[in-house]
Amino acid sequence: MKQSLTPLPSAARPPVRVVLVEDKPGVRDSWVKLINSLPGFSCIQSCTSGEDALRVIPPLNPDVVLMDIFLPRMSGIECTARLKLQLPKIQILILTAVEDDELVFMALEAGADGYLLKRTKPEDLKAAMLDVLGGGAPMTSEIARRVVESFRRAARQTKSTVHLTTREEEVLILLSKGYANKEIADQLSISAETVGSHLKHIYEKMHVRSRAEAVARYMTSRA
Amino acid sequence: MKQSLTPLPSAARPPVRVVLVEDKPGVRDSWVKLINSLPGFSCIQSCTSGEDALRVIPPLNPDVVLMDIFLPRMSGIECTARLKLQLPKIQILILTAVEDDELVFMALEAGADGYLLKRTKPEDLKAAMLDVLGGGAPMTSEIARRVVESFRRAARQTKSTVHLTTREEEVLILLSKGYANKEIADQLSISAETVGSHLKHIYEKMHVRSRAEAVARYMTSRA
DNA sequence: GCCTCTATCCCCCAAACACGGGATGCTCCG
DNA sequence: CGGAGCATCCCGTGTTTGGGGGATAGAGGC
Repeated sequence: MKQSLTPLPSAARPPVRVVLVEDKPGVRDSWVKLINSLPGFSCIQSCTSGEDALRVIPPLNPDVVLMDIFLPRMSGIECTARLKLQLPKIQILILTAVEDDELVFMALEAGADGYLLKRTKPEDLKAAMLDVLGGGAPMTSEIARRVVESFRRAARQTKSTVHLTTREEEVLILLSKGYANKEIADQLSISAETVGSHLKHIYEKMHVRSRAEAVARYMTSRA
Repeated sequence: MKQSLTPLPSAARPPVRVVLVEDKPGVRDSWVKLINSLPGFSCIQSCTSGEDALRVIPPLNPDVVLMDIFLPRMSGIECTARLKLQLPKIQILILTAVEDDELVFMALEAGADGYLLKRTKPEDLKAAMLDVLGGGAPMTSEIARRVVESFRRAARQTKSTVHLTTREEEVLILLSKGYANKEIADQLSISAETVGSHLKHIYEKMHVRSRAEAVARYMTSRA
């Protein structure tokens, strides 16, 4: 992920105020040290739990929150979602050792602004924090690729359609409006049995067993 | 019309073979020069149109394609989609002056692997090409952010307009997967009658008369 | 304590549906 | 011409559903 403009943190301007959320004491301490060692950055607080974070972060209103995912009781994802509710403009970077697609997506959905791996090098962490402050969405190349692919998948299923005849498609459209067979029959001026027949074929082609499933499929495959 | 360029005399490993697709001669020439000036990269061909690209790129099978979006007749997006059909593994970077959300998304859906702005600095272009070859999805910070936001928008919005209880929503979700009452009952470990009961309430709240209609409503209300 | 909301379970019955068989035309294509 | 594909109709059987009518029990607000 590239970053563009990045105002150099000079001694003149106040440091970027960072809060860390991480439950393991050892890890927390070393991250605090690392952050404070970055010129222009100051770790003004560290939280040991999601509850703690929700309590102390809003009044502090820091520039960036570095959030671990695995926290006791409330996950970092949950915590992210809640923080974003209160402070929509706060920048939250997920910082975790685990690179799991589901977690990444859940975190992004929850409102995380970036997703970094803990093995990220100090200079990359710094770059990522500047990036996120500049409106970027920093993440590793692999994660970016997966997000894009997921994005693509979501968009593509949109088009994957089985070949239905025009009549079948008409029936399916009316089906998806919630009409009963008889109503569909009336609207198409055919008999209810014929509608049933078309339905049978539609079910076969779409590999579904009920009108509800057919509707669901039809709707997602063209959202 | 196209122009062939001699590959750079390389060091140990062969240079990255790049093909440029760009219709404007002036822009094209300067990009060719730029690419060839990057150590380890060679612009082995440049195409002036999508049709041209579809003809010459498959046999060449380059490492990276740099694609302009605005091409006469066939857009760079269309061209990207077709190239990806033939050469799924080819890496295509969209390189354009215009930073339009719709275009970005269309390009990514079409299979583009990255999206760069023309004002990208030479070293960033180089980094992006290496990134994409390494499995990344290079794009500018702002674009990454928008992709993530779009991703978020698409994924979120599980909330419906009507207030359903959590149980009701669970039932509705399973309903929209096409399950029968009994199956839903099994999955929720409740009785089929209870499912029917929830369904009745859902129908009342959503003002529908059938599961198909409920599913249709549910799906559209979160598109 | 009372009341509302929620979730759970139950009964009944007419109507709708799923799904297995067909059958008849009609058109298009090789 | 023969066949494939489509749309239309029919029948029969067993299952599912929608829409009535309740009842009970817990949680939470007032």
